[in-house]
Amino acid sequence: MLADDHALVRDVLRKYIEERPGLRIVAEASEGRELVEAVQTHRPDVAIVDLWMPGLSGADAARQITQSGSSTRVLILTMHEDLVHVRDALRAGAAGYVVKTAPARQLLDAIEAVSRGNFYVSPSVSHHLVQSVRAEDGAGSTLLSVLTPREREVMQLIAEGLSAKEIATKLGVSIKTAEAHRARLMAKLGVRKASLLVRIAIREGLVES
Amino acid sequence: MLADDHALVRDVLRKYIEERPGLRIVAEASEGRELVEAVQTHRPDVAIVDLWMPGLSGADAARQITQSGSSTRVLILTMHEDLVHVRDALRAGAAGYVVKTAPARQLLDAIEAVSRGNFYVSPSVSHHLVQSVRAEDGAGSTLLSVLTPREREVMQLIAEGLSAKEIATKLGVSIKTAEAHRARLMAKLGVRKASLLVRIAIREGLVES
DNA sequence: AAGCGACTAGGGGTTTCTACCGATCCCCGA
DNA sequence: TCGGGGATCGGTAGAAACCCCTAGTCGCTT
Repeated sequence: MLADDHALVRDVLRKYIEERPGLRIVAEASEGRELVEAVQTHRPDVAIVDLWMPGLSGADAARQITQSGSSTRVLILTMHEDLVHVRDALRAGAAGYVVKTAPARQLLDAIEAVSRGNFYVSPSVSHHLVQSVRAEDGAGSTLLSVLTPREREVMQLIAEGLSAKEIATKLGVSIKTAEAHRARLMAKLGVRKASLLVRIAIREGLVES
Repeated sequence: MLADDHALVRDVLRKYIEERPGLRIVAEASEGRELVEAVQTHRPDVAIVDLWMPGLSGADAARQITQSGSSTRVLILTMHEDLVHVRDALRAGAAGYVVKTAPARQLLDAIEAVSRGNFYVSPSVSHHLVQSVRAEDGAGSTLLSVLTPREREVMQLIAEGLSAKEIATKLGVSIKTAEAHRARLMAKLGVRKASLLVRIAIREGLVES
């Protein structure tokens, strides 16, 4: 299945993928939560997921999918080449990571690889990945790592300009819960205004500027 | 011809477009200057250009192409739905503007339109365009120019996380005045939440992320 | 002189945010 | 088994944001 908030991209990707014998798109999603639901109902072999999606980031979506015990393999397709995103995605359980600067052929290779149970990372980023693993000694964590997945989710929605009520509706919880998440994550980040969260979210790559 | 820094996107777009009889991709570019050169050597009817390109932005490239007297029509294809980018692109001489959230079919419509000498803008953004023209007074270039100096000042302070009261104190005016400025600039920008102002301010370079 | 736009200021209203307090449920690790 | 933390809700209440209105002064243009 395909998950990307850009319908146009989904359309052309679907055409491209379905040209291949043996590959078929069984579902699409334009948004994180939609993706998680679709995975449960359609049970695709592979989910091609854009890292940047409104509401729920691709990495958090990947986390939910893999932790739900689903057999669906998550293949991240994104424009972000920096290893922060790569590491987040892989740590969240993604089986593949393909950057959009790569030739399209690579996407097919990646689909092939992850559907067989292997892992695939675009050569251009795997190079950085090796260096980062080598340079690391355990400490490596972003500011956002102190947040729970749910809090990151809420933070992303706040940064997108949604109110507590809108977040509650989107997540299917009560307003008080959304407010509780917001209050906790703001306390953790030492911030007293939602508008400052936006800047942090942009700086951390949680949303686009 | 196609210009996008993501090879994968170019690949699938080319496949999609070349499926149509009568459409053929004669050249590709992954970067702004490459695009400008390729237009001069290949003289395509239409250049599909991503707004986001290293080196030379799509809008600047469009400006160079149209001002060089070339007959090539520039069709912007981008993820940016905000009118800032739309206005920049159109002012730079682009004949079309299609957002990636639109269905792929729309790209073909746009190619058809601009190759006939017409203009095409995705319905979802043309809506904003009308509002902006209404709020505008003619001279304006960037988004910030529709704002008065005082409004820009207030906007910057909002983006830095100050409340209306703090802004009032800093500027030496009453809270009501600060609120009035804020309300007017938000109306001009078509924004209903201060948190969204932060993103615009960062994007426009008014504050740092 | 008249009109317009920017800047200033205020009244009065609803909604949302922010910060407290409390609670239950469930999962996971010690 | 017992704790702890995460997620879920509820109440209260002040602060701030947001909305709609009027209105004065100033400077510039028509």
